[in-house]
Amino acid sequence: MTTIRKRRPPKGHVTISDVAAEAGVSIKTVSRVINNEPNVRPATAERVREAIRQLDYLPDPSARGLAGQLSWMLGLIYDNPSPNYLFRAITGALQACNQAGYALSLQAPDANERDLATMVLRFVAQSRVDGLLLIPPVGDVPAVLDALERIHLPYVRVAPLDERPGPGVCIDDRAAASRVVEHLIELGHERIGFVRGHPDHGASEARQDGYRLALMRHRILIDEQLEAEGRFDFESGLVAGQYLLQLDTPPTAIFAANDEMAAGVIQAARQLGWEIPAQLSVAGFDDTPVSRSLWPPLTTVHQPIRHMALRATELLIEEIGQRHRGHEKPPGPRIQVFDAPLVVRATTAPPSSSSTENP
Amino acid sequence: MTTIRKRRPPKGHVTISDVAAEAGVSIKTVSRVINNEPNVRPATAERVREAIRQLDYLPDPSARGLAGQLSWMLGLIYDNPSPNYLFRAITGALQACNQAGYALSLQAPDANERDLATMVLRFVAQSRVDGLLLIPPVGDVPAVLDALERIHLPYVRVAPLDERPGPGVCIDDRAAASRVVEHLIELGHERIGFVRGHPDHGASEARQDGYRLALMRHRILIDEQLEAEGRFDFESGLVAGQYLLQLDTPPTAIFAANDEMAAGVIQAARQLGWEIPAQLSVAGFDDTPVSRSLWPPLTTVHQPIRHMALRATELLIEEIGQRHRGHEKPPGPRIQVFDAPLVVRATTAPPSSSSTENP
DNA sequence: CCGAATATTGTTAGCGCTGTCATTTTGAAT
DNA sequence: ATTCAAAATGACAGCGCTAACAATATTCGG
Repeated sequence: MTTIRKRRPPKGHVTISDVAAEAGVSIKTVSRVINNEPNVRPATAERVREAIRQLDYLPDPSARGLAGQLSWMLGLIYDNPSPNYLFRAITGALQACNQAGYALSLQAPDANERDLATMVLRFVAQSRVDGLLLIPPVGDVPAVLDALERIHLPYVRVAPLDERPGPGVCIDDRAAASRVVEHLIELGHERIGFVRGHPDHGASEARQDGYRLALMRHRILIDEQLEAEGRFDFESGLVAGQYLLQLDTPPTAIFAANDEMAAGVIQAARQLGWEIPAQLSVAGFDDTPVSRSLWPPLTTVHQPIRHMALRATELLIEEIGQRHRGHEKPPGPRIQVFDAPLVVRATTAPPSSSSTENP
Repeated sequence: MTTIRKRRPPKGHVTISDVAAEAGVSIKTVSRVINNEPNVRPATAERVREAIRQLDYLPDPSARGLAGQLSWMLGLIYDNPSPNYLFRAITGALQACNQAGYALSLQAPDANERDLATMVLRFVAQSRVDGLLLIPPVGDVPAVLDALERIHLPYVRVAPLDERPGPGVCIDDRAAASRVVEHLIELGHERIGFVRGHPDHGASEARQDGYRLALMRHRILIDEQLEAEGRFDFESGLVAGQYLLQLDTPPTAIFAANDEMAAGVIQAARQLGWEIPAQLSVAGFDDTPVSRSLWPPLTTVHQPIRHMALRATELLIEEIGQRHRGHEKPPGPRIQVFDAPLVVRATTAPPSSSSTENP
């Protein structure tokens, strides 16, 4: 036995040397075991693991970060998401992080932050994260992506909207939106209104495409009058609803590009005295808790955001591992597409027989 | 000039030596400037700061963490909050962190986590945070608090409910709840129902106290039949509402201990055909976005959660600073109480003259 | 059973910073 | 000027870990 117990018995906190002493190996071997490096005899590894358990050892991330190149810390960047979206994303990300021994650090631009890319760069430099999770719409800002590629930092995008290569997770917004509209058409609706999302969110466009596509497939003429502006919030849904319902020939159904706006539409309808779903069907998108706090409960599309974020985090960790091991360009784009099922609740029904028409 | 430029000109990243060389001082002096230590000549400090600006230097938190005792990282621990609550808390915390150059790391117990205190301890050991922000109801778990005190880690509680010393921020739940009930009484209500919050959240009790206190102050008899169980979620609000409205003599107003449950009560009322606020007044607590997505918009109490979290974070950073400088026990309990104003919207109105009574 | 190839383990030098303590400089009082 | 405490600055040893390389053990072909 060549190892010498040079350190005091584990006092304030246990270090790698304590473990090495306990297991009767060198600190490097302990390090190997911690990092799952090859070429450790199984018996040795087990002895080390036992010592780790015995001493309740946890490696110091600062020391690891300083010595190696990994900080064991991931960053999650968001900007103006809905609280629910963020919450679910964080929950998923955290789950994956815990699994892999990573910590999760958050960052969001200040309200008065001018340049997102600069902020991201500063955050990365300051916190030394190993990779970034980009929550929409941050993942759709080319300047940010370019900056990250320039400094060579792995990132994964949640719900990206362009075709840029690189790992990401998403749902097929277009297909899901089509499904909603087809559901309405099957119920017998022909005049179907649409409330667009925020123009900066790429999802807005995809959902609008889906809306139009479904109409076209069923030979229903697209009427731009029936497509109202929106910004993904309750207010704008309210305004859009008021606009649509006061058209000369109002729609019998309205599909809002997210739940918040659908809630706004419902409120508009109620203010104008429309019965839902008897006189107007409404559908949303996202399946946020709002959709169940509404009356009647909202027909919507469920986005598995937690799962998506979890998978995104796993992809990110994989990517970090690969880069760390020197494999520069990992195989292909690696986009994972998730199912986004339609959830039919109580705001959609066949149109009333009496043709509703405003004076 | 004794300093020697021994390092390559700032390449991959700038270190303290680069700054020292640029400013023509020793690295220790740069360190002093970074850490606002005393005994640096203003002119020298300025020269160093200029070099820092020039080279765009940011200290490496890993190295700082390893060498010093501070990791420049705060932890935020939550468990089952409402997404909105968490969102606002994070926003506030992040703002304070950015101000002070701290990073924010999140942690939440897994769904199947048995022992919160153990989890917290593990998190702390693993991430080496300098202090913890405890989001309710985590700050009300004595085991967690005890554990943190044992390992001597600073923490600040947001909305704590007991009288334990130590820094925290809170609102006066009881007074705010009283204000709601008094508002209802002023409108002319006498039979006022209450939906309790989750029994584990201490706020539940405080709000119930406030409810009862207001009644007592106005010589209204407390009727335990009018106090329904709840768990702070929509479901339980729905059930509670159904229960209350189907009493032989139902209340003319219902105060739910948070907005989600108020939404549930409103849905229950609607299912049973009650008009709001004509036949039933409803009030909530928290002023979450839900309260504005409801129709009619909800009368509620606004909790300045973002501000509270911001202030809590500042307190935490202060505390960390003081401990670091050796002042063991900082002055007093340092609890900051925030105003929680009543927001009267459209779900409260005078009771209808016709006494509503179920068959 | 020998030597080379391979698998396993150990040694040592930092990573970038802060703490400690030594050294130099400054400035006010002789 | 001279003295000397106080202020300002610097030298240097780690913090706990990993990377690179060195050293040793093990295995295998003949």
